[in-house]
Amino acid sequence: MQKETLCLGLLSLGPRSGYEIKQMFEGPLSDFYSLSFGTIYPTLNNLQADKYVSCKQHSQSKKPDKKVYTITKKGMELMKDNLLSDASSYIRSGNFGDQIKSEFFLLLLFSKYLPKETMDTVLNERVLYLRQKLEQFKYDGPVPGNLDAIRNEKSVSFIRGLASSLIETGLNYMEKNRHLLKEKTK
Amino acid sequence: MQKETLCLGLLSLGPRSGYEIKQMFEGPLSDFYSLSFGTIYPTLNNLQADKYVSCKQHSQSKKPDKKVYTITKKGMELMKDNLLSDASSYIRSGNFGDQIKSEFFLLLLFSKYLPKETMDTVLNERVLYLRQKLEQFKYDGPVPGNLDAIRNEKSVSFIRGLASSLIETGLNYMEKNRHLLKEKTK
DNA sequence: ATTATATATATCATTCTGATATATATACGC
DNA sequence: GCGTATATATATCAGAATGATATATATAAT
Repeated sequence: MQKETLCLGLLSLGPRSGYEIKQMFEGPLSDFYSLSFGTIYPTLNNLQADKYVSCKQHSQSKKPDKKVYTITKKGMELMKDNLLSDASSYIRSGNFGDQIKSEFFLLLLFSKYLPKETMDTVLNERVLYLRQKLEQFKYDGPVPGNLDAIRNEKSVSFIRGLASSLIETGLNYMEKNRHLLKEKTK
Repeated sequence: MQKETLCLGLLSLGPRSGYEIKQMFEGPLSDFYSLSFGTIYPTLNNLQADKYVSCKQHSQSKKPDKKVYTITKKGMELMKDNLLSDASSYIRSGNFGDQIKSEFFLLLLFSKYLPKETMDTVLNERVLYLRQKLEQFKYDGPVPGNLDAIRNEKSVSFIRGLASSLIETGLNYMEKNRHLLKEKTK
């Protein structure tokens, strides 16, 4: 999916600044996709130049102006069109996997070259991290206003449920099977 | 993890050409990490220049020579050193998540802007794809000589078991809960 | 008092991907 | 037997994206 479509999609949930869009990518969304500042800011500028979003500057003495972007009608149309062609090409491509870079799995793969205490720490920390993630996905209390809109999306409850079951499965598997990694060759 | 360490790690399983390393990234490894030709070939050239790998050219009349790289002692040492410092900085960094770009989850997130038949196809194809992946991870028969070494790694049986349980969980969840996505707003 | 973190945008070198170029063998349908 | 597609094999490079840095200040923590 193009960065433009993605930014428009997030802005369709409500007006936001570039900084706030980045915050969305650092929240629960980070587990599925992310964009950096170096991508977000230029994209917003381009979208504004082409009238897909409008921008209101909120002066904040001495801090840089906060630029709050609102999606326009033209922007909504572009987003929907792009989304449809993205879905079509996703289907046509036949590539339904996700693009993943997992340092954890590489360390696992080469664990025989690592001291077993090191690998033990890696696993422990991963477990701790996953427990934390699980809590986040299950947490149903209030969230910062910023992230509220995305939280209330219908599809998000489906996604949160899916993520929770996956993490639970991963944790159970690791607790039951991590002893397998200890049988080292030499 | 640096591309150099990763290539050395794969070469530690046995001598291989750049093309064959790429094949490993297209097999089951693709679900955890991948590198493109544009990264693999220059990396191998650099590793060779610095004597971390040696290279034997196998002439194949009219096809480009097949360059088979073998990791040297110096290369093994560098790999182990790098692996250790990678593990340490992985632990220190506190970032235990994987880097993921999932077109599928983005389409889910914005599914309310898509016709429900389109989203239905997306889900069906994803299910088909995951069933196929599951079979691959569970498959215990012979594999091409190329991929045999990685298959026989101790850690790989742990990883395959983990991947299989995760996919099964995902499939079950999707089958039980996909109706939730059909309740569309408007 | 000092350090760290949060807000806020912008830019850019370095890195990586995805596509393309080159060249041939083999398999497949018709 | 003929065209098409796929597999083998390396190399290069334009374009895209990241991660770091610059700038500036307020606030919270130690």
